[in-house]
Amino acid sequence: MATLAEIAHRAGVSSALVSRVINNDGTLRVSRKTRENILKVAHELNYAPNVVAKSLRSSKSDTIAFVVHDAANPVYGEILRGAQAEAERRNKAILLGDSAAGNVGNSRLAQMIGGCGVDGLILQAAGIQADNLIIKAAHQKVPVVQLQTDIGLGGSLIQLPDIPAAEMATRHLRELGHRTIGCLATSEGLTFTEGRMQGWRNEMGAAADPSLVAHAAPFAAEGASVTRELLLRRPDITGLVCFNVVAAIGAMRAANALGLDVPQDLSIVSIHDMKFAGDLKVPLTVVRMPLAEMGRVATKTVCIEASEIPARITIGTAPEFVQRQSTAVPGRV
Amino acid sequence: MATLAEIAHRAGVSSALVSRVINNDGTLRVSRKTRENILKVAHELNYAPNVVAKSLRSSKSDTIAFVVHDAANPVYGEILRGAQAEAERRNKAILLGDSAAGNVGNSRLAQMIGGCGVDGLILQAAGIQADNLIIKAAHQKVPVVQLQTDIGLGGSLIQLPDIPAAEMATRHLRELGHRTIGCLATSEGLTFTEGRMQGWRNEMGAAADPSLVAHAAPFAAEGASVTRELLLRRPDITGLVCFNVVAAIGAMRAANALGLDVPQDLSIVSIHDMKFAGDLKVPLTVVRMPLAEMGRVATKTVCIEASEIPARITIGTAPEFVQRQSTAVPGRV
DNA sequence: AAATCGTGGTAAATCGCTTTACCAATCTTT
DNA sequence: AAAGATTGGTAAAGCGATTTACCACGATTT
Repeated sequence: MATLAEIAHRAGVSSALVSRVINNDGTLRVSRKTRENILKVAHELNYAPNVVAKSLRSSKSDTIAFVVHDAANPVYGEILRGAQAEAERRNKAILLGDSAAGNVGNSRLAQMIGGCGVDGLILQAAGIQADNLIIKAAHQKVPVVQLQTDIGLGGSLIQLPDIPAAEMATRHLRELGHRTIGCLATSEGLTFTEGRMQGWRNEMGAAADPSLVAHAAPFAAEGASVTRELLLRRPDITGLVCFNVVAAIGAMRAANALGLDVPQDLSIVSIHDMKFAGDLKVPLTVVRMPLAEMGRVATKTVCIEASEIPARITIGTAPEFVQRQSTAVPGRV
Repeated sequence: MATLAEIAHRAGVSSALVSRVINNDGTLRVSRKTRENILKVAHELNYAPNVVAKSLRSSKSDTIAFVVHDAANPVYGEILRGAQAEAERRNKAILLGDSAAGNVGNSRLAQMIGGCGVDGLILQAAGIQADNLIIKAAHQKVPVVQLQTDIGLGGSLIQLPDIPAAEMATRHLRELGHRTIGCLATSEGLTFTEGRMQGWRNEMGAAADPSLVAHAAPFAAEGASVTRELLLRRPDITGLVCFNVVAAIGAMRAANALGLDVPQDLSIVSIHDMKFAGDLKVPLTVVRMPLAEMGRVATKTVCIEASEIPARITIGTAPEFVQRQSTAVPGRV
């Protein structure tokens, strides 16, 4: 591969000059002839600058790491799309990590995070162990943006409008006439779980009985088993608010397995929309969150000066209610 | 951040020695005391090697680029998972690119591909223009593995068992008694499209009428509109083989919109399984392809010596038939 | 006593690019 | 004609890690 030095040699000038011409150094005075010759030789040699050398020199890699704990979850996919789009705009590359896919801590990605290979880290951490090596690697070495939940890494925390979204979902069921409304929450202790539970409680008021709440990680199988237990424990539940759309699909499976019709016997509303949510057996009523925007904001935030990163950002865009067919007036009373 | 030189200084030795100790240079003779002291200082300073400097020196980045043309398609997600897992095993990082998300060619990713920033490129190219800059960037600069379709980049081409899969899907419908079987293919000219069409033809024999074939890019909306036209043109079709599961969902929408019941009036079988395919309005019968394995093989291939990359690999694992409820004996004749 | 050997290291070049400081000509000004 | 300004460049020092070649010194051998 062609290098600056090689171009310099062929053009009969110094490599410093080549560099300054190619990078359009404004302070440089150079004759038209020399400049054009340099550019011609560079073109002939099909020159492309060595990004590694540039990075070493400039101490920045124009790369940011995006780590999620389950890349297969469509919710994270949507966030990633937003992050990707913004990265494109800012001319950054995205290094992808899946913390569920094994020991991220020992991986090449961790080496890069700890070793000046990335300029920032966006972390969707639900499920990541706090003692994970990647976290140590990141600790104070690189600007960090945490999505949705704070695991104490410092850096910024970006949140969705969790409380309004859960309120919106719950209110919808109440307006339909439901009174005993279950809450299929995400894992306990996560920042967004707490926010959404707050929203559910806000709407439920005195009816917010803790026995109506169950926690499930965002997998269909777990959503199903947890919902099953919840419905067996509280057979009086007629409506269910799910904090994750994948878990909601599990909830539908569980309801069906128990012989319940959705929405006749059980209304289900979920937070987060998903592609094909409208093609499901029972098209799912959801509260859509501004996921792509969250991704965009995450990239934007991690790219600004580390010293100026705000401690906490809540995405301003309001959640959007999408009525489909998994909710209806309660059929059994 | 700590550097070798800093450790060397504090330990009172040369940085060469520090490097050799830390990297366990076998040819090095060093006293126990010195070695232990160096390691102690390195640990105290929380040393992590600068990956950029290492890359510059060694001319390898331990990073591979994975470019798909629509990261939102679950099919590609599955391939990515496999690629990711294998990358993890080999201690490589994955740089993600979405060629549909804009002009990849001008992006940072392209700079990295063209400028020694990645050790290899895995390209899922359906839809990428051949004149895209990323392709120029990659041209002869980096080992390339093309997935599923050959766009003439050189390098290796990895294929799925396309012919058997399409045969399997078509045969299933024929065994149910269908005779007029449509073919909702993917875009014309792509290597895997040709393979699957071959499979369909093999099973259809003399009944393989070209007017039974329609082409759609792998998006639900396009699958729907193309299917609509196909069904209007050939209302005698009772079974449909789809080459992509996302297009198949579109096909179901189109059938419903035309007042057709699936599978009563139209049986649909698709190539590629998908999460939640069983939760759809009509659970989709599919032929599952070894997608994750393809991803793994792609990573493996791109990591071996460029000179040894085989021109063509077909994944050996047989496709797997998954019976669900979108296919049945023909109801109308 | 001279030659040899093993021990425990070090100096310096290199990867490719950027950037600061500096400089030799040539041209203008007074 | 001497001083100053402008034009058109260059030399060299890094960025941080690796690696080859080499070396000083004490111990052993001849």
